[in-house]
Amino acid sequence: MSSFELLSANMKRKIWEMKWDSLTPIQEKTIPLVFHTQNDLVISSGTASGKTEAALLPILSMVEKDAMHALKVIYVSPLKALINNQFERIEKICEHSDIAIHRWHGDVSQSKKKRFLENPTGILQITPESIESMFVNRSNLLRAVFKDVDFIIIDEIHSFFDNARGVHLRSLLSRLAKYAEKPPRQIGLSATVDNFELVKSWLNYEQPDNVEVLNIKGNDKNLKFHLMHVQQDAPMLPLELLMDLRELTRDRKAVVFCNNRGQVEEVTVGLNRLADREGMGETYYPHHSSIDKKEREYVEKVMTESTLPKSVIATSSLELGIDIGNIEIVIQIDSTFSVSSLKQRLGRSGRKRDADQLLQLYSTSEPNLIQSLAVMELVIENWVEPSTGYQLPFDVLFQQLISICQETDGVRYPELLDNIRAIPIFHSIEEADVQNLISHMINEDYLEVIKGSGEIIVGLAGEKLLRSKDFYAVFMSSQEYEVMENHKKIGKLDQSFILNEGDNLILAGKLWRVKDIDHDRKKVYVEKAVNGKKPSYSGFPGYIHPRIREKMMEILCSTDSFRYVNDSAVSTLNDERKKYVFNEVTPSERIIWSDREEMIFEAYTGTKITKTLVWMLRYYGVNAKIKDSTDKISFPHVDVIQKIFNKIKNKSWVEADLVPYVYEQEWLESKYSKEIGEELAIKMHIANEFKINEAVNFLQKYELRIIEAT
DNA sequence: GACCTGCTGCGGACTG
Repeated sequence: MSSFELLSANMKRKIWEMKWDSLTPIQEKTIPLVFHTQNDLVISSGTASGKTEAALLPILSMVEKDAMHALKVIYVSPLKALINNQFERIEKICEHSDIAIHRWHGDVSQSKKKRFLENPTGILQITPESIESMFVNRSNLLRAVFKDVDFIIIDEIHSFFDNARGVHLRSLLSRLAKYAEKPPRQIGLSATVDNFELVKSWLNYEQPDNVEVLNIKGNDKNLKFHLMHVQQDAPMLPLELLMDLRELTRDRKAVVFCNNRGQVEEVTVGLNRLADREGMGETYYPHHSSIDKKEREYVEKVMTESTLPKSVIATSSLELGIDIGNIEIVIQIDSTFSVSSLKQRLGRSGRKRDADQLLQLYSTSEPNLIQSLAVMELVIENWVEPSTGYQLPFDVLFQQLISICQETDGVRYPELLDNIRAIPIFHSIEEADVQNLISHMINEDYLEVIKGSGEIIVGLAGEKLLRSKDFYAVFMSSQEYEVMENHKKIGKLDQSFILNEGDNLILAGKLWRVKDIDHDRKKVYVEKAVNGKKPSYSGFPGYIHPRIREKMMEILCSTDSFRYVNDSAVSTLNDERKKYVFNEVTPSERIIWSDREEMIFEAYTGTKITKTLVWMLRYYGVNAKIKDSTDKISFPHVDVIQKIFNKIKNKSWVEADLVPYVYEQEWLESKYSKEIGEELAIKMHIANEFKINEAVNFLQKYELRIIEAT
């Protein structure tokens, strides 16, 4: 029987009505697996390949009869905007089958939530944080709601693999499965995945072999790409770059990705000025997390509905699958920090059938040119950073312990331990450390032991966390000032971006003058202005994978040319290569550039290995620090540096050796890292930040060479 | 020298 024939009459009818010529390859493959196996699935394929329908058509065919009376499917999404996007799509599919679809996230009204709880049926679309809120606030209803769930669909599942939020979701789904009469089958929808082992055990730790990963790479789209280097010598972006951007986007719908929010503002205003000179109306729209939600939704709507060549300038806020219509070209200003990010952004274009994928890269500095080339070459090689998971998640466990004590309304110590043991995502945490954490939490009043019964409940300090709306998410968020024009919200500014009355700034692509600042309420009142400077926001610098830095060194040591770059890129690359060519450096070497005062070690490896090398050097008394954006290590001139690196290479390190050499601001920080106690915080740092074996391997693999300045 | 994600319940005023 064909995949189509397997579907229910209602689903077939819907497919006819939608006038599909055929099912997509991923749908052909998925449908029989849903019907004929009991496997969990990860469906991985490109944008617009019909993944959502691949999962939903067979699932709804199977559950449609029972879905009138009970909740059968949970759809988990990392974004509220995706829930809203998908709601309409799913509603369409369900048109003939009367399956109810319920949205549950922070913007959904209490009355709708109540109505769902009174009659939980059909499909529930929800975020991880809202599942948490059900455990905290509706614990008496959990069985009634979840008992008949057969399927859990996790959209954009790759966004959960390597972070605390993913651990949080896993923990919630394990807790939820307890309330279902039989364990629900899980279906993940994903962009390209690597590291199948991790993916399988992430989805089903007890039976990873029960997970099938469908990875359809088949992208028959033709990718056309070009890199333009324009050296930036001033704080402002070069006019030449803006004019080229204007040229490229005059007749096309584009997404322009920037690496920070301030640059989004600068580029939007710059491009609108150029368009204005040509007598065009508003053509460029900014999109990032510090622009008010209403404004962002408006931009998404304009991009989806407009047939005119309008463009959106964005940060990674538009990296996941929020609908912005058919994009003809993707533009990236300065290199992304990962290959997977560039791939993901690339996937935003060419949704139209038979359309090519177009990509324009710009670089504005020498190191960025090299990194842009390295990342692009790795895309061409079809390499992507493998998932690594989130190690020793004591911070999430801390939050989940409070949540479990709330859910159970008091639980005896052995049962609490059983509860934790039943959550596989915490398997890497030793029993003794679970006990350490619970004792610590009791000592600090996050938990409390009731005299007599011995039951553990949420303590006073825990109540304080639990009763704040900040409890539900496990990731950190920064304090920002709200920017208002009278009563209208414009967006937000970072606390560290200090302004005074009368100062001018750009926000949401418009120019403002500060009228008044209310520090108590954290509000900035503004009025329209004719000029302004771009805002800056503070954030953690992230990690770069070793392979990208290795590729950069390979490019610097080679004489290969790249056919997709402009003349300025060629000459800049040649200049950058000179000192390596002159010294006949090979990619199997790493250079320590030396003058009388200072040495600069170009490790050209990943961020975590570089940091570990810094801590190792400090152990031997070398006052090392990371110098700049290329992860170079600098330290005062040391005559015997080769000997020290030999010692590092040959020492049998234990983790405790390095702990005293981690400076205050270098410790891993997460939402609850301050609350879990010093001992566990150090363990978390060690597990996530120390790369001792990798650093030693690095020193064994590469030959270090000192080159004296001439 | 990054980026992004999420969010309750309750009391009180007001509207139809």
